[in-house]
Amino acid sequence: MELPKNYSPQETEKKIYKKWEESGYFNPDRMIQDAIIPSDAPAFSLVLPPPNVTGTLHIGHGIMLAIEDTFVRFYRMRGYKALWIPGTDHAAIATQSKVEKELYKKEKKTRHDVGRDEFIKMVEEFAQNSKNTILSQVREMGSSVDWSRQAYTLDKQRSSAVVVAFKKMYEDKLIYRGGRIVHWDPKMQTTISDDEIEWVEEKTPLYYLKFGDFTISTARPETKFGDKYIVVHPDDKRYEHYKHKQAIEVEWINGTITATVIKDESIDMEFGTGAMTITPWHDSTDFAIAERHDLDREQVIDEYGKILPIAQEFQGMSIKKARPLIVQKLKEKGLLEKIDENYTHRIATNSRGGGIIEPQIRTQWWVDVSKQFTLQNSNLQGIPSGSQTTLKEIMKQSVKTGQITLYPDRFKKTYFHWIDNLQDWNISRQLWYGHRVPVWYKGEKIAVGAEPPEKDEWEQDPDTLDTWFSSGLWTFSTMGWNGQQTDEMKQYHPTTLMETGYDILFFWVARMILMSGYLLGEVPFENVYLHGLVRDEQGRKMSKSLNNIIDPRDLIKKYGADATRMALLAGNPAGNDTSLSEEKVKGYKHYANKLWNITRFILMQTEDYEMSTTEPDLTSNDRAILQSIERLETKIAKHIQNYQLHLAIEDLYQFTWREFADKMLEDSKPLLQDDTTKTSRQYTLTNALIRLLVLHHPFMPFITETLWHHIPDTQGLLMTHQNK
RNA sequence: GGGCGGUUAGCUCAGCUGGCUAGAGCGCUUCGUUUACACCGAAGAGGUCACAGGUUCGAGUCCUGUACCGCCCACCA
Repeated sequence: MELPKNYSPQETEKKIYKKWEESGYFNPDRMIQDAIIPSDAPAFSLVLPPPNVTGTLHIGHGIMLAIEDTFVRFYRMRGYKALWIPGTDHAAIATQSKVEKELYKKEKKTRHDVGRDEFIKMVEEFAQNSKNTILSQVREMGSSVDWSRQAYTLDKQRSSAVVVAFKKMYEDKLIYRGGRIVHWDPKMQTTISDDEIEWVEEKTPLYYLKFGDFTISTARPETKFGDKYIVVHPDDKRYEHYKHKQAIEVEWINGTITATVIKDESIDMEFGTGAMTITPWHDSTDFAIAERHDLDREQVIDEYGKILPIAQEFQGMSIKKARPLIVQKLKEKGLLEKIDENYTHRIATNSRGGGIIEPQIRTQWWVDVSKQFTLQNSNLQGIPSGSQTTLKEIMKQSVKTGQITLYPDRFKKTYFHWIDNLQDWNISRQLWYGHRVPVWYKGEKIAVGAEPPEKDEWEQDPDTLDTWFSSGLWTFSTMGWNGQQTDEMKQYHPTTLMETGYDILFFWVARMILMSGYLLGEVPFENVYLHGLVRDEQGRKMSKSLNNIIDPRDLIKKYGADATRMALLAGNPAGNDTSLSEEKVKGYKHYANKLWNITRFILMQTEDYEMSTTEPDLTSNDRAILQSIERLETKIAKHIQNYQLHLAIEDLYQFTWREFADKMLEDSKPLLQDDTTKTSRQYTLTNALIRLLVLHHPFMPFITETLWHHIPDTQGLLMTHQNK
């Protein structure tokens, strides 16, 4: 079969993928069945970070798939039972908000207009479409995932794992229900967790208000109606004539009130006048002060962001509308002392939907990360079975003891810092799409489980769970966990590798460590490879507004999946952001073509050569070539095992093009004309080529597999070719 | 306010535990219609490795400090 002059990926990639998939060898069990690897082969396992079903994959997913597939293919060819489990994430808030937006755009309706059941149907339909797109994109990238094990965070199996996990935590009193200050998004009508907040800075006037003998400042005058505590530092000389909890009469916005002086050490004496009033219902700092001194809390703003009757004539107004009017009134009453126009205020927004967060006190479900409990069966170092520990401690020890290694190592510091500051995890959401909180109420009675204790009169909690609750179980819920260890888990858990973006180290990686440590007494994975952001050629983030988003599908169409993968991996060590340009991808398409023509040349030069099982007498030059290949193999393997794919690519590229093609092949031309050197060289080139294809396969699976089948001396799939 | 990165050729970036006469890709210059490839080959230009000190026989590589740039965390009203 004659090779065409140039490689065209478009024609071959789909066919090749189909061949792989139909072979069944993405599933390591089949490799064992067919005796390609022994049944006691060591495991190399990882689970795909499930992409959100919010649309299509972007280039960031591209890098994830490229890295993971490279590792899986490398280990599959090295005799491991390599398992890569695919799946998708329902991404509760993200998916729901996407569908809500569309619904409003198309029909000017909200989710309440269509109702819970109907709305969920719509979301599910949307999710299904996304899933289809995503899964075909995963194929296009060449990902050798085991499709027979595909999972979805909201499918039946995973949902039942969620209930089991919730129930156990509830019974251990690690999950509790409580009224605390939460991040409330009035737009989406739900709470979100600390980690979902995105802070934006905004220039807001800072108002200095007269509060009795004090001067206080605020950027949010609309919240001040209920303020009746004035807080100063206990050591502040200016206020030493006031006693803690002393009552004072103050003329305030809506008349004279009785206020109380509170002394608390959290006050910064340097800021303003060193005195502030507090609004515990709508500010977490203030809430903490109120908790410490057991103070009253009063709600001023409702769930929709409207002002409550406490504000008298302003009631029912939106914050935006009320603020200038309130400022006007303060001014008229002589309470406004001055305005600082150059103040920068930090505003909390919902990173998943953009709404401005209004802190509120609400009753929610929480995971207590600091509570002591007994860990029964533990394989965690530093936490023996039956000992008392906390979820925080589990998260900390798993990394500290080296049971989990992070690549790059420096993320350990951020990780520990995050744990040290960690507060209880708010896991309930007032969303409709997601795992419904498995709690049932009947009057004062409460029951936990997938089903109510009796058919009648029990009502389920209306809230759903934070999407990260279910993704925290991902490494073992994908292996059929339902409260018991499964055969799958025996073989593949803890997984060898978790590969994901550093931006979800806290969201996800930490939660998996928490869940696995708590529920299984073991780590979810042994190694964590964190990749960075993909930026454009100028190093800018990709965004819709900059119109610089690169769709992996476009790159694949134009340059092929192999070139796309290489461009994403080359020069990109773990933890670093990388910038991607079309030029870079094009460069690797040329490289693919080079590889193609290297093969073409060798095939043309060895048409009359029969590969013998025994090595012929080799010239010293030829022995040197094969030795250099051997050195290359050693280096590449070392780099991959050290999680340094970029170094592997660099060496591969340099050797293949600059050494092998430019020098060795050029030198071969006369040698192949000479009968004394011909056979030796033919053997050497064929042998070298086969080994080069093997080395390239994890990075460039399509082209290498294609070429493999053009070489007369090869058998079977390159994908499953056992290299040592 | 705390922490973490970065600053190396025009551009994008490698450079592990110190030995580099400092590398790659793209771009640039000159040459080449060689029957594997012009998605190519040959030759070449281009860097006081941010700055200032220090350790060392020897420093992009280690230490201290400075300046920018980026990111993360944090209850300064």
